[in-house]
Amino acid sequence: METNSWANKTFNETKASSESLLKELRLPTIRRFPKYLRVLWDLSSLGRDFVSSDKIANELNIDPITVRKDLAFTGVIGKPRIGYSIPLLINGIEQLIQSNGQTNILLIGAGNLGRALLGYGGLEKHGYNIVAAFDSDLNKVGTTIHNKQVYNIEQLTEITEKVNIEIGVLCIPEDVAQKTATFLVKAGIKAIWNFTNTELKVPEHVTVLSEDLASSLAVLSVNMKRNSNKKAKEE
Amino acid sequence: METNSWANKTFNETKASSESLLKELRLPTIRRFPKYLRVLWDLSSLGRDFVSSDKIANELNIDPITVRKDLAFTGVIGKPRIGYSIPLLINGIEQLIQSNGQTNILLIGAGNLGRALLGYGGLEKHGYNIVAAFDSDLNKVGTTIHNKQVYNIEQLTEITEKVNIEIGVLCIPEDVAQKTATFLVKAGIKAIWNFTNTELKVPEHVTVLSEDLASSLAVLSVNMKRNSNKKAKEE
DNA sequence: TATTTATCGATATCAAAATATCGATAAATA
DNA sequence: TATTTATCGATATTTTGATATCGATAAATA
Ligand SMILES: NC(=O)c1ccc[n+]([C@@H]2O[C@H](COP(=O)([O-])OP(=O)(O)OC[C@H]3O[C@@H](n4cnc5c(N)ncnc54)[C@H](O)[C@@H]3O)[C@@H](O)[C@H]2O)c1
Ligand SMILES: NC(=O)c1ccc[n+]([C@@H]2O[C@H](COP(=O)([O-])OP(=O)(O)OC[C@H]3O[C@@H](n4cnc5c(N)ncnc54)[C@H](O)[C@@H]3O)[C@@H](O)[C@H]2O)c1
Repeated sequence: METNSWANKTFNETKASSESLLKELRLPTIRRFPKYLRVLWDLSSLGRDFVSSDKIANELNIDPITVRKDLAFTGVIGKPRIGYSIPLLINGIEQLIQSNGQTNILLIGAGNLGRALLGYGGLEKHGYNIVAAFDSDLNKVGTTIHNKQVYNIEQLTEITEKVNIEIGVLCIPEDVAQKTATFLVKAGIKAIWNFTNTELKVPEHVTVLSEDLASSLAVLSVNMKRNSNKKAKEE
Repeated sequence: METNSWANKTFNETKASSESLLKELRLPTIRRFPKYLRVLWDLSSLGRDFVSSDKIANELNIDPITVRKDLAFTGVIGKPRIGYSIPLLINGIEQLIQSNGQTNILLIGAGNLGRALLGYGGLEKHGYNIVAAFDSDLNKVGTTIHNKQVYNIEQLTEITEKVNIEIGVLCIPEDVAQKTATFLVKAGIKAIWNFTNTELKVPEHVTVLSEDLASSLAVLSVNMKRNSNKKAKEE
């Protein structure tokens, strides 16, 4: 066995196995990666070069063991008493969770929610770029919202033919959700970020992720009840 | 042992133990409850009285065993070959996840996201009522957005003194998030629904739930990558 | 230079969640 | 009325995720 077990993996080895690492990644880990990134960005902008798992864990209120296990997927080797190289971690995480550099998005439905997302800077920071918006309402077509052009939904394929689009965001009424999803699939979109409360039926090669604010509120409600029960018992 | 093991629990027994049931509820189960509700509401509006776990599972693309286990928490007893009573299930789930009938919410920050939430009907359906909005921008104060009045943040306690408010929604810039959260806690709010990417520090008796769109996008990205890897291998 | 200590990472344990198995049952059907 | 069958719910198994333990190590300190 190797005597120096600490740094016996080369950078190339870890890169080579990136596909299998991707397979091993678990959902909770993936969810935490953007949180790590935000902490790392902050520290980096403060001029720091290294960070310990304890520091990250404290910032995010999670267990340092969890942090170390998650970070292991990046292939970055931490140093005792020093921690991890911040730039390497940032790079490693971005490699794992980003499709490739910048991801192009089309937004369908420039209504209440759509407008909010068009104005949300948080997506760009993480490498997502909303290329354009689409709406069926002719009053909206031709206008600009937060510097993004609103097109007629019929013009969508014109754009997907020119620009490589990966994700379509559905911010439209429920009753047209399935129809529109099918249309997006035909236009060659690879993934759908679904804000409607419809269970979409799409071919296997298309990835769907649905948001559900009601689920969040349910969790909040139950936690709140538990908290007040606890409080009541203490008194 | 009882011979008729099928319906040997009375309604009152299940009600009496509701507090301990609450304790046993797991997060994934809570998350699924609103989804069950939507399916049940739909079926109910179609005039149906009973539904099987298989039917619900199919609608939501989950396992029927999971559905049965989740529904067991409501105390509703299903009948072989018939399924569960839809009205009883609706009632049972609502009992478990709602604080008490209607939950009052205050929204802080009537910007892009705040406006969208003010116009979102989905919350009311699930028993949540946004009572009013608050903003520091005097141009917004005094206006009405989606029939909700926008107040100056300083007027917040006036309202919390009159109406029982349980939840505050934070849709404000990050740099004022902690300050505002602390203010909400002082005003007696029990829970914070946090849309900023700040880890809030609040007293133990206050419940926080944070949304993170970047986490969702990370999951979407990774799933998309996996899907295309899979596709590539098949070819 | 020797010792101390913060930190990592491997391995082990514990807890939670998903999935499988199967007998019980009551409605439907023969 | 007897048989078949859809469905439930209890229990068991497997998988996943969180947490604990601890030796290895290299920087800091004595
Ligand atoms: N508003 C929120 O905060 C919020 C939050 C979570 C989820 N949602 C969900 O997002 C969806 C949109 O909500 P909203 O509040 O923005 O509604 P909205 O009515 O304000 O916006 C819907 C937009 O979609 C457009 N549209 C309708 N049919 C279309 C079609 N076939 N093709 C393209 N565009 C079309 C409309 O013209 C409109 O501009 C809904 O399904 C809602 O449940 C909204
Ligand atoms: N826009 C989105 O789709 C979106 C999505 C997810 C999360 N978020 C987060 O939600 C928050 C708000 O985003 P936004 O896009 O709506 O920003 P925004 O700038 O459009 O809105 C912020 C609003 O908060 C008000 N405000 C500022 N300081 C305040 C204070 N001290 N008290 C009360 N009100 C105050 C501002 O006047 C403004 O109206 C941000 O933290 C953002 O990261 C936004």
